[in-house]
Amino acid sequence: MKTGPGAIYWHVANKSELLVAATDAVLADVLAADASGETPQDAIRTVALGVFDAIDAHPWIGAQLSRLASQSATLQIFERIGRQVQALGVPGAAQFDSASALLNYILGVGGQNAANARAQEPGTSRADVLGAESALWSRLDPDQYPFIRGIAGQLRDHDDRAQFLAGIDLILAGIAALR
Amino acid sequence: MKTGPGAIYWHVANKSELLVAATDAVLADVLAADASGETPQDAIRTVALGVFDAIDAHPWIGAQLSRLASQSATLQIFERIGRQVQALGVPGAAQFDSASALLNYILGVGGQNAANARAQEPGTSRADVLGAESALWSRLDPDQYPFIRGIAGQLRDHDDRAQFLAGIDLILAGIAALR
DNA sequence: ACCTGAACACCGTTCAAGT
DNA sequence: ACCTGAACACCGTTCAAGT
Repeated sequence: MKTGPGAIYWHVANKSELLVAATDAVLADVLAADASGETPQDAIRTVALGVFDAIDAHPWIGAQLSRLASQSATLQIFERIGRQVQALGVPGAAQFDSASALLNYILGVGGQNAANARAQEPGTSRADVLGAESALWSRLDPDQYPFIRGIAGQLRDHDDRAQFLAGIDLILAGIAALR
Repeated sequence: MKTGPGAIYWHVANKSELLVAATDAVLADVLAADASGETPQDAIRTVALGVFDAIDAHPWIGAQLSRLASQSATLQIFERIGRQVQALGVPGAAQFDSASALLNYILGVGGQNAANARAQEPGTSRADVLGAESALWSRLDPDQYPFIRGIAGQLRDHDDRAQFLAGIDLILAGIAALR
């Protein structure tokens, strides 16, 4: 298949519209899974990891998801999270804040992963990046950066996905605690 | 003052390096405030809001902060949060996850605010955007989007900064609960 | 109705020439 | 040592002409 660069402009108004459509298509799978058998917490973890994995596979999605307004995928994710927050018994006034915190965290991590993927030159693996960063951290001034130096070792075999989930669990624990 | 476009390239290697330097300069103020009189929770809230406000004033910072590796401002923010997490008595293994969750949330919201600011055409106020979004939300299909329709009204006089802080408080509550 | 491909605008970057 | 400004590369978009 081969066309001129102008051909797509018959079908979409601009690149952004194209990305919105492509993002919705990719996330349709994630959103297709039904949550009926799960606890609210597990349902939230499932959507969160689904979005995380989708961005991992297609980093350009990460940059795209921030536009709540135009992006129907984001609306659907927010709706799903919101319902689970309701199911957790969070009182009315706090539901919006709780669902937003979860959505912001999910999209925020996604956006950063996307930025990292963009910044990474081709041929570098995640392990390379972590190794380099870990080396950098352990060379920091111990007086200025005691905390970061202390965790530099943990960075080398670090699991991004597990840490993402740990953050979700912290927010869920916070929701449970404040209820 | 007037120069040719090539003049800056004597001083910096590329645009990214320029943005890193500018970001560090802007955040120097935020990081200058000392946290000695505050509780760990308040110290975390102070840094978080400082970063939030800095991005609000200079949206381009938001897009910049994701690069943990090269950005010394991000390292300093992470260090400061990490120390407060230690001060909260979080056990060693969980310190990295807790500090990361806070940092990811702060940078994530910042990045999204930056994207929103970029997407917004000049002359539109935040109130305009919220009004439009609120109108859109209240026109959604009640069967598909019951949760979002339910909160559409709350969106019109919505305080981004307060909601950001509510998210920080949820994570702090989660940290306290899991300890 | 849909595609082609030359052309334009915009922006980050280079570089030979200037002071 | 530092600035100038023409020129290049890259990429999103337009549009008159084709089928």
